[in-house]
Amino acid sequence: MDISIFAALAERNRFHIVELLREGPLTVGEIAARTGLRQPQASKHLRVLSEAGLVTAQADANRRIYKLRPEPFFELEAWVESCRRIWDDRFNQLDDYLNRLQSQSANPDTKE
Amino acid sequence: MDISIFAALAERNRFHIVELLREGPLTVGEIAARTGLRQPQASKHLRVLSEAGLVTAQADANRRIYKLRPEPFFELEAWVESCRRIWDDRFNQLDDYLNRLQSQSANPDTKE
DNA sequence: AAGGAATATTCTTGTAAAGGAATATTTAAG
DNA sequence: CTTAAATATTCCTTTACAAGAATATTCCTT
Repeated sequence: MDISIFAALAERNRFHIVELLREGPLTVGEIAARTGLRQPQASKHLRVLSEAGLVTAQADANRRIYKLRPEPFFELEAWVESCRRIWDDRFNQLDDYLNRLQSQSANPDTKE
Repeated sequence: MDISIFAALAERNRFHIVELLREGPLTVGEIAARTGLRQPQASKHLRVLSEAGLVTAQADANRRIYKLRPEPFFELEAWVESCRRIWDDRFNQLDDYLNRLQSQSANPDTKE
């Protein structure tokens, strides 16, 4: 799991950009307008999103049309689904762990 | 979608802690040992995870046993699944967008 | 060729966050 | 009551990042 997607989405404006792009490709100008960002900041955030692999740009003369790349979302989906174990099996119960703690007290050589 | 989960997971060591906790609850000491962090840093990262709602602690005498909270993962799963539209319908194709751009050139009053 | 529109980049500054070191707190044990 | 173990907190320093302002780049139009 490449965690750079988390850093990319952790910023308010970038998350907003991603939400906008879910409805379809957009130019930098439109992204700036809809997010209320100034154009340079929009470009900078798009650069971060691009370096994290979340978006790609296609040139159209003067403009750059940005759209989402599916792959990182696939990867994230796979990861979060693999987390399902957290709540539906018994691994998150404390009983097990308390028992393990007990055994460790009995065999303290397992420490470090 | 509360994006604080992204900030919490964006940090290398915190992501590692979450991965460890997927296998079951752990004490601070064990988390520090397995991640290679010093105890105070482990506590600090656990505090961030706790404030983001990703973990909870249960006191056991001297120790604090941390475990994952399922809810934020549910929320993340729901969000990422709602992103599926990105790649399986036609909204991400450029054709539409280029057409829209054309109409805007014809009706420039739609700008701002 | 000149001017303008759309976008990207650079530089600076303010701020938040991470690590290190030291210390405080809580609890069990004697 | 004193000590030690486990954990949390504080203070300090360094670093990363986001916004603002200014400027550079690219491409169309005339």
